[in-house]
Amino acid sequence: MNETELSALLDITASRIARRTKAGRARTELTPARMSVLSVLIQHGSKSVSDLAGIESVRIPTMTNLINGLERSAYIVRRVDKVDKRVRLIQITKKGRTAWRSQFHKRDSSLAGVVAALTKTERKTIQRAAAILRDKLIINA
Amino acid sequence: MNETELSALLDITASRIARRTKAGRARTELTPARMSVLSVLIQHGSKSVSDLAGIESVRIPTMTNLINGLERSAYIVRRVDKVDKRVRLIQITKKGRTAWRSQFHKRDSSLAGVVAALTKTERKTIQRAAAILRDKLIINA
DNA sequence: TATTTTGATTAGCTAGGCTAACTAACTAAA
DNA sequence: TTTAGTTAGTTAGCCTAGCTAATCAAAATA
Repeated sequence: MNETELSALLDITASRIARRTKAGRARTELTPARMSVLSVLIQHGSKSVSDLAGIESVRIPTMTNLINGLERSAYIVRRVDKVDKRVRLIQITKKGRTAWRSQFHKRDSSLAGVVAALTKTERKTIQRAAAILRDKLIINA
Repeated sequence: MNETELSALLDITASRIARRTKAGRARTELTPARMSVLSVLIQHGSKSVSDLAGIESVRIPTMTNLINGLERSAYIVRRVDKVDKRVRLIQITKKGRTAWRSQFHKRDSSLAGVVAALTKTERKTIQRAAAILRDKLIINA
């Protein structure tokens, strides 16, 4: 299997996973896009909108949109940067941390069934693969 | 890392991949959802709309929608089942096969860059993981 | 000071999910 | 054989989450 075929396989597999988890998710829960933003804020602290957009590989208006959603739920706050008043520093709230943790530990993902059915070896392989990709995808952002 | 944490990691990683490939995709190309449907048709032959929805883990109206798009491009045809006239059998066309193959081998995925930068070992891990997941995700549909 | 550049937002597009409500076709029972 | 209920698929309308283009406000620069 060459590089492009692997890319295509990854792409298809990834979108199947995304579809699966979307199907099993209740209406009010944190979506993966929003979870991902909160992860970054937890890991790196306050960030500007454009920094977040860069890290998450989306355009700035898309990030504004995600931020709006998170703000509506009071999971983040916008603060105007003291030095450069154009910049909005996005900060996660207590409520945001709690929501993130709770979602992270939710048992009801429809993936959980698939994961549970894996052998130890399979699980290890997948965990390694996911870790590698997560890092590469962020670093190359 | 327990099962739920692995599920969450997988979910986040998958949606990052999906985001990446969406960003890099030209407007006219086959989208991942449509690619995935064509894959199933190539692998399993004609299928009803509800079978496809089951395999792809989406609701029936969603599949109707995807099928409509593929039909507009003449990548599939709908045939009425001889035995049960409620059933539409979805069949891939020559044009559909060609389009799928061409898309599958396209070089311009923004994932290709990430994949190219992987070591041999990393690539092997990821390939194995993707293959495992692709199978489990289809079988458990 | 006037102009350009930059960070963020707003408006409006698309894809691809969903539910609710419907039609058409089949099945079973009165 | 008609009637009631079920099943396959479609349509309509909503939502999230991407995108680009246009705008606004602040900062940097000529």
